Amino acid sequence: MRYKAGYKEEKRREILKTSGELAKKQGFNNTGVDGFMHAANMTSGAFYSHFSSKNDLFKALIESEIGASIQQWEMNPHQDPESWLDFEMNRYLSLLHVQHPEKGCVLPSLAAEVSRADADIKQCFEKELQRGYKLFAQHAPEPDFAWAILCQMVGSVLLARGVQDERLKKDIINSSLAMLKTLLKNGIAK
Amino acid sequence: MRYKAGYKEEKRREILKTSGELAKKQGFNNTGVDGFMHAANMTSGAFYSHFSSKNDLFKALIESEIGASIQQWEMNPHQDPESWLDFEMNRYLSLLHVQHPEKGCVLPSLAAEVSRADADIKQCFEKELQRGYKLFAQHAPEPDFAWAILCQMVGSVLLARGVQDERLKKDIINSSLAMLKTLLKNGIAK
DNA sequence: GTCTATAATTTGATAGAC
DNA sequence: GTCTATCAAATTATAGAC
Repeated sequence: MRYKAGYKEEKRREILKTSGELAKKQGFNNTGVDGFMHAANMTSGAFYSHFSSKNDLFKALIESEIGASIQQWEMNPHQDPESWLDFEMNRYLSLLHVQHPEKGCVLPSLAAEVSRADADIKQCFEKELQRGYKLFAQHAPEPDFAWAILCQMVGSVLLARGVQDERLKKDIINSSLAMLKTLLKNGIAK
Repeated sequence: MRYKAGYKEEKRREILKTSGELAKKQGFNNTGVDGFMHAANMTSGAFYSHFSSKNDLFKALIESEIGASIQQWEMNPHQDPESWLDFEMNRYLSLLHVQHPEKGCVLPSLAAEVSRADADIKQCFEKELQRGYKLFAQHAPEPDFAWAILCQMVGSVLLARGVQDERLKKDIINSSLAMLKTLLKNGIAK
């Protein structure tokens, strides 16, 4: 055997990482197998020894990318729910996140493509998204609004990325930040 | 002249309408010129007598689609801000909207593709989006949160479309509806 | 104004050498 | 496991007939 054990797994993770960045930046469907492999310093022929099809890569990408977001959320240093959420909101609703899709959350970038993908991929997306939701429901001060808060963050980054003016990008994310903070400060008296 | 005056403009609007539905349903980049023209009962050769390029169609599509959403918002029958917003939230955050992207708002469907498009298209998107924002800022009870409310609605439909389970789709949009209504009921005491 | 035909690329995927 | 070479299909766009 000319390659070490574990080499293939390592290479696969490498492809997933560079492909994830590329897909978030320029879209999954807009990027060819050639493009993904080029980003991993390989040629397209080698692709199919790691994935059975381009669709297979998409599924693996959704899984690993949402997994990466969840890992970040799990490393949130704060204990009390208020501070925990405040930390995540500020990280997510930032100009840095808006301007660097390749390093950010997969949801604003690829959720629309997931909604058009086959049942297998949507299933995978749903499973991983539920994991993320549970983390928010456990740590956020108001579990009933965990989905709403996630939606708010995702939608804000999505729209802010679509506009050109930097001032407007800031206005959009700051409006969302202000609304979420107002909601939480008021104690969410239903 | 074998064709009536105004025939071309009419045909162009027809192409925009069917192309808009198709693009919202299956993505703009995923659809070929052939596909768009087939939906309008024409062949791809005729496309270029209406648009200079596929990119030109995208720009026209963004303009007409956001314009169509704004028209809907302008036809909201309610006068007082509270009822006006309540009406729009219920329309937007509905299972019907989640399940029929081809008939719905363009933002959850195509905003990610806009964020990857050229400056010309983003400019057009920004201009139209600002018009929509102003309508919300004028009619919604809290202008400072107009962007936040738009982001909330867009993000909710986006994520709800990505998951498979209908119960979960409902949970997502209902969480957002509940959060927005709580916020407004509490008088938005900042 | 729309058609058919076609040019030039790009795409997802396979085969075989090393 | 990765490479080069290659294929069949699909893509954007143009040309010329009606």
